Amino acid sequence: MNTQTLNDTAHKILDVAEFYTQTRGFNAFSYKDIQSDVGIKTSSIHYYFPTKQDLAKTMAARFNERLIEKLTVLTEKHTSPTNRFKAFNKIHVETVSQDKFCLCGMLASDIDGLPELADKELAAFFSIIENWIADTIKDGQQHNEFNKELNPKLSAQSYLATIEGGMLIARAKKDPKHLKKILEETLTRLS
Amino acid sequence: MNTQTLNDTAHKILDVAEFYTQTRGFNAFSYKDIQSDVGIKTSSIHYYFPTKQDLAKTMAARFNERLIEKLTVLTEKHTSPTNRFKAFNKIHVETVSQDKFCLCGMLASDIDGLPELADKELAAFFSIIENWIADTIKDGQQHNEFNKELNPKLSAQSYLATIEGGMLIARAKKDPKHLKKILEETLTRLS
DNA sequence: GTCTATAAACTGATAGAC
DNA sequence: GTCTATCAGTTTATAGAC
Repeated sequence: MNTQTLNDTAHKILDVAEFYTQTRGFNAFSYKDIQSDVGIKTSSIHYYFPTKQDLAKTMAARFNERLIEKLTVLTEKHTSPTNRFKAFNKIHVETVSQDKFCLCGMLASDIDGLPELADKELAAFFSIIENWIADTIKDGQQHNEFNKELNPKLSAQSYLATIEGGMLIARAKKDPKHLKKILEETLTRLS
Repeated sequence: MNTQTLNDTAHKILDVAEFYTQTRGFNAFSYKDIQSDVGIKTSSIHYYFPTKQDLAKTMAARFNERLIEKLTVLTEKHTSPTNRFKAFNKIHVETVSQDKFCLCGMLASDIDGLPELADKELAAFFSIIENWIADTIKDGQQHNEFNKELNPKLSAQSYLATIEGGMLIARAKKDPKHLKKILEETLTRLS
């Protein structure tokens, strides 16, 4: 799926749907909620996304496309893997500061109502981010920034779990610094 | 709140509500879903829980009561803090094996629709479990099972985040062993 | 592409009989 | 306590005019 061919209105709909999914959850908003914010009627939204499942699928696909872009920028911008992770952590703390949870984390919690989505975009999300973390750990090991005895893949899976759970808890506590502290500790544990 | 005065029917309703919350999410089931499973009409469910908010509050309260019981049993049963954590981890892997997510983790993701609940039972849940983990770490440090340089509170917060995120991801991947591996690694990191 | 109109099903919730 | 009947509002979704 490629979302770059979508027009402005479709992107606007996805923006609003994304916001509601990250703040409330996918099952806690309706086409009517989108209607008010985008300025078109629910029937027009159905023109772009016939079913809510279609909306979810496209939303997750766009999220993954943008995730890949962001991670690539991060890798290119920061030579030091440690600094790369610091920037990476900062993004997640900022998400919580906006009372948001990870989009795919939220979709994962609603997985039972999204059977089609679960097998594709959600799995892709976890792969993309796990691989990036693992590659960054490997890079850090080669640059003597991280402990060479660490298993990059397992450490990456653990890191991702800590981020997702940390976001969930910090958001529930309304305390972004809670996540910040946890991720700082996670990072020091790599060296 | 004390849920021990509730009768069998009320507990049966809570059982079903709990199941749906852990598998689908709180916003993804209705009184009608409960009706079929418990064998009483939706209007009768309203007799016990006038609003769905009441249901959520009582459900979370009962969950916390039972959590405290379980953690107490775990502490009494296993002298070794390491074995205590192993049993603790096992409970969470079993939850994922049943395609379930943590009840409070799920409620935390639906937090925006549950304002009343958020400030009380959810905060209580995180406190109970964080404190138990921290106490178990301290105990392990005194028994020379864990690294004495660890900050018990911060390590406990990180541990809990890893559990919650690990459950979320493992459930999405439909792979309970994914959580098992992560939690085994988390445990070895304490020593 | 966007609208109005409309449908059928579902939602949480209440009133009142038994 | 549990039922039937009913409510008003919402939900996803479609048909057809402009």
